[in-house]
Amino acid sequence: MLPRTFDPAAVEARILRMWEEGGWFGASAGDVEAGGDPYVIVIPPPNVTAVLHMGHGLNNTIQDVLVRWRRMQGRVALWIPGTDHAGIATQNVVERRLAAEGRTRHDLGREAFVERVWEHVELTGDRILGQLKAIGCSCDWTRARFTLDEGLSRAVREIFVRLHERDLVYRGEYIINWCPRCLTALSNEEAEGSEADGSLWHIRYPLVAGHEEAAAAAREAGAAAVDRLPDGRWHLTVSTTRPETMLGDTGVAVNPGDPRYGALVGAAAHLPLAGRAIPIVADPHVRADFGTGMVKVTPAHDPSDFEIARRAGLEVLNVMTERAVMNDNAPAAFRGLDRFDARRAVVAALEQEELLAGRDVHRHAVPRCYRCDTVVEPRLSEQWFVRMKPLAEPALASSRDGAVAFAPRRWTRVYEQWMENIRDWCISRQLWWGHRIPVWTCGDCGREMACREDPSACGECGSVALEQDPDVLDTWFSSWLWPFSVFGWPEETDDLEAFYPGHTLATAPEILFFWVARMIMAGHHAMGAAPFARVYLHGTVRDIQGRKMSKSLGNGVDPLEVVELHGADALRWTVLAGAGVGADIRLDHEDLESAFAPGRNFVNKLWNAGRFALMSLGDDPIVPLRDVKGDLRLEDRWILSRQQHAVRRVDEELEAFRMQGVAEVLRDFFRGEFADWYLESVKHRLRPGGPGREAARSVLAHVLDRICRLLHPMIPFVTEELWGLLPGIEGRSGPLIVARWPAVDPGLEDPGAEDAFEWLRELIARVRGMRKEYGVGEGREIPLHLTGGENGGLLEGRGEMLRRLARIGSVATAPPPPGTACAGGVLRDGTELFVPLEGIIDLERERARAVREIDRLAGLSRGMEARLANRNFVTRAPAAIVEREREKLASCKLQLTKWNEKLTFLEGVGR
RNA sequence: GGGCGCUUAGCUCAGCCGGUCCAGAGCGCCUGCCUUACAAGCAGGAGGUCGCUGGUUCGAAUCCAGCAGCGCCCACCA
Repeated sequence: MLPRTFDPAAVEARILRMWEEGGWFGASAGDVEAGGDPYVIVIPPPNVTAVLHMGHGLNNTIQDVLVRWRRMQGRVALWIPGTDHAGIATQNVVERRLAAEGRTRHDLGREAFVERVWEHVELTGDRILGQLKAIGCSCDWTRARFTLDEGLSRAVREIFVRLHERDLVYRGEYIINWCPRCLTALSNEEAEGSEADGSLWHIRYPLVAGHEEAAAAAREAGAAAVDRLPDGRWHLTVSTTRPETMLGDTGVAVNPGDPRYGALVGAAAHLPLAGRAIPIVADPHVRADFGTGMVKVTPAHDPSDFEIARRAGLEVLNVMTERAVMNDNAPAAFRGLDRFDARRAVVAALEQEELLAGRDVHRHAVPRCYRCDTVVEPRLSEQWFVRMKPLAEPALASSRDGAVAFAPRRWTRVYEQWMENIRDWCISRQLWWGHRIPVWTCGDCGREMACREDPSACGECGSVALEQDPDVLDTWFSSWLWPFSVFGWPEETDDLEAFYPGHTLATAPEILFFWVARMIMAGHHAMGAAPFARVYLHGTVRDIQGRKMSKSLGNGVDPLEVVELHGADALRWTVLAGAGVGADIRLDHEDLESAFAPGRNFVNKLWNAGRFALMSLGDDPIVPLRDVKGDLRLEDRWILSRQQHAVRRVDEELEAFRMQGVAEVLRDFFRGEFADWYLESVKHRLRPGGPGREAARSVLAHVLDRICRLLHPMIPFVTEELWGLLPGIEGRSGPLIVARWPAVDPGLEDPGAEDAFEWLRELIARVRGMRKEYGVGEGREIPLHLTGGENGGLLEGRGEMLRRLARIGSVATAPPPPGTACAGGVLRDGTELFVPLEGIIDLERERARAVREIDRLAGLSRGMEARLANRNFVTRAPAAIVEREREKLASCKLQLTKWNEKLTFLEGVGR
């Protein structure tokens, strides 16, 4: 006997083992060579930083649904699992651990530190894969990869060297985004925009003596920013949001076409606090119409200033250390100050010297490190870059010509705009954890070489004094190769041949630029084709306050916790049913019990319906459906026909990634139609010796089989368990996971049966409503009279069903004797119901109800009459709609008449 | 400064290429039921001016414009 309540823990582990041992998850190149049609998904490899949360739960459930669906359709479905070494993020985590021990990575040294990180990632890596398995992910576990695996590292080297050979990778000194806490360069994408209320300070720079005439001329020409202070000296006013950078100013710039300042170009200003003289130059980048039209130039600490300096030949003076502390290039008073302290000190000093012309509040962008949220400091340094423009072209084309399509569609433009405005990618990181840059420099001749294999001697001079670049590569520099590196690239493997390009990528929009876009570029460059055809960017899992789930906020939910509480199926169903296309999903992390109740309830219902069916089907052989066609009753034909709708809809919804839609269709079909109505209508037939038992058993087995198949991608465990126990499955040759996906069987579609059964449903619902309204307990059977309509005949022989579902004792097709007090109603087809309720009926309430009903119907028909009286409506609206309106009006009027009669009658009773 | 998304029942969300969904689901709530599949259930029910304003139309939750609130992305304007 199966337990009454579904116990996930008891079956999930067993089923999981069965799937894995059966090898049902895997696929090989041979399957494709043998003519199979591949379907490939590569997992967005989770960071090994920490274990997974619900966001991953959603992401991977979606992928699993797609893979299971395709697998059942007969495709050679392959889902590659794996993890990402997540350079900066993982290094940070391990460094934090060390800090707790009072140590830094430098105390350990590079080798020991990296060793330590490996220990960490091996632990979390395994736990992550364990989490994925626990929620039922049908990945090919034998193919699990890690971005720092030997093979993948070879791919990284290969692509680096190749790009280097083609001059698509270069090294240069530029202003990059620098995290003064992580002490590394960041890419543009890793510097996240944030906004802050800051100040815009206006600072006076005294003019170097000898340019008074030019200053006067500028003043004459309308330069408000040039003026003469009481001390007799001329000053320029410049503005900045970061006063501390003025210590590194090496010039002041104006627009060459600005008539106000023409005379001043070539002059010089005194840099306050530093005591240096800096030249005034002209540069087209300066906008005459912004601020004073005069800009201080800090080449070492601002990207555009760097460009100006380069064009104007200004000096570059770095005044900060890598930790963003003022260095020895800054005046003594500021040395050793953190940049923010320095800012305050500079402002105070300027105030002291009366050189502060003013301050405005100013809201401006403050980029922050995407890993530690520290304010990024633009910093001049030598880094490696990838030239992106040439790589972007084919990637852009592939979205424009539809080879890669995004869902929801709106992401297409976001993607394309990023591609159009692509900037070079800074790929070197001053970290220890990651792929070390494969470039060596000869200590003797200085030659620099990018190598696929570690070189033993200099190719130029033969020296063995080679030193490898100490930096590592951006973590995304390995993940952008993922779709083909997992198949053994750069070797020409059978797997690549069979499984590249893949098909669907499901991921979060946050990494559209970081990863998705770059994978498409790498795919084109290395393989000549985009790695997938469709990109589904699903929503983010948030907590009830709308915050993204994260470790630092402590609002993350460990999928394993949910699995333990309600089971993997419940987890999956809950997130899928809550996931509109691309819409975020909110879950209460503090109340998992109710947050996942929808899934738990539904799965349990399925379990119980299955249990009941198994009991009812018993051990006797089941007659195949085709052999009982002649014996099918109305409810049989109805449910079989409804099943075809469900199959059709599920395919449509899955095709469009509408997981919520799939869930809705299946909930309506399984719960709303199969469990609530079909099972209830056939219960009496299923009893031993029940009427039409064989046909009912056939239909029951058939429909439940299809329900299991349709639900399997979403709810794999319970369906597998039930299906395995289900008798009468034709052609069963393995577990459900590889059973054939249902197809629509047009021969089972039966609109007539659907209409007829709908009528019965309406009738029963109406009677139930009346019972409730008049407080007639279910212990008491009531007689039913009905007249009119054409469906009365359907009640023939349905006594048992009516008794069960609505506690109707007898049915007469004639009205009750005149003068009988009745509850009543009219069905949509005009059938009138009467339930004589002598002694029970509340006349007052029934009268009130009649009045209400008359009001409602009168209002309705007035509206319809008005519409039909409208010439525009009658002439312009489609004929079918007008016709329908006429019919509705007629039936409305008819009902109105009846209710009026009834009211008259009721008023006669007992008055 | 640009661009995008969202605003529908107490909560989380469907519906939105205009007219059968006189506005739907799940969770919660109310009422009645331990009806031998299921109380993680069954039956019935309450609850919504579909953000605001205006427009287009015979007809708008559904299309357009403006406004408000929320969220996200992009941006070197000092």
